[in-house]
Amino acid sequence: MEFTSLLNTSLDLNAKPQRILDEAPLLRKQEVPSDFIELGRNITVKEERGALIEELNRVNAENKKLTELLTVMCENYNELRHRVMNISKNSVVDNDASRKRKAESSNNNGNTGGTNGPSESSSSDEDSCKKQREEHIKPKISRACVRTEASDTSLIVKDGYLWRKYGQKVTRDNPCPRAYFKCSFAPSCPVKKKVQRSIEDQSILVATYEGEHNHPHPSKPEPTSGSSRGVTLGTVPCPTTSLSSSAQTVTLDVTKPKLATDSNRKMGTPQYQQYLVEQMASTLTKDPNFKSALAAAISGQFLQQNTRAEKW
DNA sequence: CGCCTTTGACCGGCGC
DNA sequence: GCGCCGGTCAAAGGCG
Repeated sequence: MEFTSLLNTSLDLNAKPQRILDEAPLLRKQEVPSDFIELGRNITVKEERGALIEELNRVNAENKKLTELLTVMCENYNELRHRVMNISKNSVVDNDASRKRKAESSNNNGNTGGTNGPSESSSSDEDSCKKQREEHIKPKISRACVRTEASDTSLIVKDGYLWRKYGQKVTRDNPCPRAYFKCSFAPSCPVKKKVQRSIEDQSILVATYEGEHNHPHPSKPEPTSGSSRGVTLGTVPCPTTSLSSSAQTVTLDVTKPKLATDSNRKMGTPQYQQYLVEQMASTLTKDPNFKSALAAAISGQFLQQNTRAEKW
């Protein structure tokens, strides 16, 4: 993101009006001349005041417009982001499906050369049924992106469940190792989790969940009989990492877990909602993609305004 | 002692 | 058939 690094995208929409407001008392001091004989000067001050008020109103209107624009841009950004996610999800599903189809077609080729010649049509129907069944059986996959401290080298994603690490591997596409976890809260729970640092931003942990938990969410740390060392039990109330929808991608900032655990533990309280809003805002502002999109949109707006001004 | 992490070995799928 | 790669296993060692 060279663009964002070169461009300061931090917005200070209120800076100018605020400055004018700050200057206003000074102007008011000026507008009451100690010497009333200086009438001409008084008139010019009044004119100046009127002009400034007009300017203030204009800037306020502009500020309001920009705020609305920013809101619209944020909404558009979120919508676009959702669309991109959906597209990428679909492509992943398509790839999986094509892989399965390939594998199954090779199996079919092997089979048709063998014994089940006469029942070919029925078997293909069975295959389609099997495929449908397999699609239903196919474990739900969801993703969660968790922002951690850059210094934190552990691949632990605190999502409230109990995980046991059973492997670690360095994959080709990412120099950071990928850790494999199994849900150990319930012995029969089939859920697996892969955790790997994002190749773009290594402070972000990408957790991929496969399957669904067949036990209730351990919202509070269970008192374990043995040692609880290395247990990735989280205390962050984290509804966004639930597995209710497949291929869900969520980004959380858990660099300040203290705030989440202490003062905002009760979900649904205004404090908790406020905390969630703050989390979303901070996550959005930290997102380089959002910054670049915002910068591009704003520069586009400025260019438009400049061209309009040039026309005038 | 029990449970955990670590890590090298192993396995199966896939492409060439 | 071979090599690559992702995923899993299991032995070894650590910790409370």
